[in-house]
Amino acid sequence: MARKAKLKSAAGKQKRLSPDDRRREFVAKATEFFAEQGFGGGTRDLARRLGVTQPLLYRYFPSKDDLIREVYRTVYLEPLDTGWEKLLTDRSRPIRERLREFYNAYTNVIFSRKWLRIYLYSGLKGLDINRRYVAVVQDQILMPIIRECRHEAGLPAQNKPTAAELEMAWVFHSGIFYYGVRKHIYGSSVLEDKQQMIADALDAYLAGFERVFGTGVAPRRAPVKAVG
Amino acid sequence: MARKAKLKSAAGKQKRLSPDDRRREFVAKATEFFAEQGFGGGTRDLARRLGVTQPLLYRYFPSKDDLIREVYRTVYLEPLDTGWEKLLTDRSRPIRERLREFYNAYTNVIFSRKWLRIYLYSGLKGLDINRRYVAVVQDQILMPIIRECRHEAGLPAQNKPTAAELEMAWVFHSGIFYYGVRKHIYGSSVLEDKQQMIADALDAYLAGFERVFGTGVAPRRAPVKAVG
DNA sequence: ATAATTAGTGATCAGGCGATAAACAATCAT
DNA sequence: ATGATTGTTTATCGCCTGATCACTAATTAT
Repeated sequence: MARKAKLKSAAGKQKRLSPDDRRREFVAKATEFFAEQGFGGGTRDLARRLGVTQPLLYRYFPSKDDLIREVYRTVYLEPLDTGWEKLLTDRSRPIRERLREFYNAYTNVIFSRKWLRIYLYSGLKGLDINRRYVAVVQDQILMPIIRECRHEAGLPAQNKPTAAELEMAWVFHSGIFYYGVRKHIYGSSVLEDKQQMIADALDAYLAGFERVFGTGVAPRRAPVKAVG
Repeated sequence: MARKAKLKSAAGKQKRLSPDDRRREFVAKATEFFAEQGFGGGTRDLARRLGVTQPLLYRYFPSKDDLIREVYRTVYLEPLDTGWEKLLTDRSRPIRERLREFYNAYTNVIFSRKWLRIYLYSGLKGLDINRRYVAVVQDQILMPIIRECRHEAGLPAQNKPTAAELEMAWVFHSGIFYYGVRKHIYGSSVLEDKQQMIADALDAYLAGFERVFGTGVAPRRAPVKAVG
């Protein structure tokens, strides 16, 4: 219903937005609201923030849960289809440069109080959408990275990375991710220069990959003695 | 009031626990409850879980908030006074071994669904206790680690690590931390062998520290070009 | 045994919650 | 201009929440 965008009163002072735009506006502000308050935040407070009365929300969304679902949808899907895999696998450029550029771009998208809080809340709820996002990160980011690292290290190409390779990529990725959490959620004072943080973390990861999985004669994987 | 432990009916079937023990039992079960439900969980549900009626909670705790505070207190303080700093700075043992042992012990404490969820919830609330915990991690764990790494790399000892050193330690630490989050909260399938994950992450960190901050003639800190 | 004290319960209150229905206001089609 | 349609508000419902009070049951002290 009401699908076509009505170009009415394009120049006049618009008191009313088009229904779709209004809806989008509600979702956007609801996202900010729930990011701060958590999804336990009340519909009355949300409506006050929107400058409308509470029952109006129920003309645009059948229930609070539906509104919340829409918030998830937009927050999660917005930043996802950006063709990052291509950037990562462009072997005409050095791997360090590709990875730096990727993580700078990626963190530009997810390092916001809003995004990170919604993400953490949904994770604590155990939502499917969160699991799916984690799977996307693993398949479209970490696995390509590992493939490139194997290539770089002169290791034979394999479709499936080993569990240990995957884990090390996760630790690296999570370390960068948590920089955002510390900055935007905990309010910690972090290294101001995000690019340097990424570059250093990357150097450690690449050095670690080489040392742990690489072909060099130098100390490969050190034996893991049971300690403690 | 009622401070002295009453050794009554030591052998008999005890229907009632001592007040202090009962209180502790309440806090313990409330911790599990809030860890799952979040702190929005209702006092009635909690009471049902405890096998008592809801008003009884208010005999032991003035308000729900007080109970929650006590939950935080026990969860945060329990694992903290374990003299980890000494373990980290014992230079009679190789640094790899010390760090492995430390992180195995540390993760044994914090890698539980209960602890991690309470931690994340309190972080989202922006609670002071969370900030204090972060400060403790930085002062009593990361800074000693950096000091040891500087020593190991033959760098001059400094009281204060640089911001970049600190950041790299945080990224490494957070990466390990997030292994627990992925396993116990997201329910992801992680590398089963926690010790190997720690050992590999450690190798990467140590290699990265050497490469980025070390004294070697080999490529030190690569220049960070602005990308993207 | 009896009185005093403590532990626990049932009933209930005021307030906030999500959601609904009916009335009013603004816009659109004709 | 008029009627239909859509957007918004006022008033309200039933339910659940944290918290309180008066009361009963169990324990302790004398």
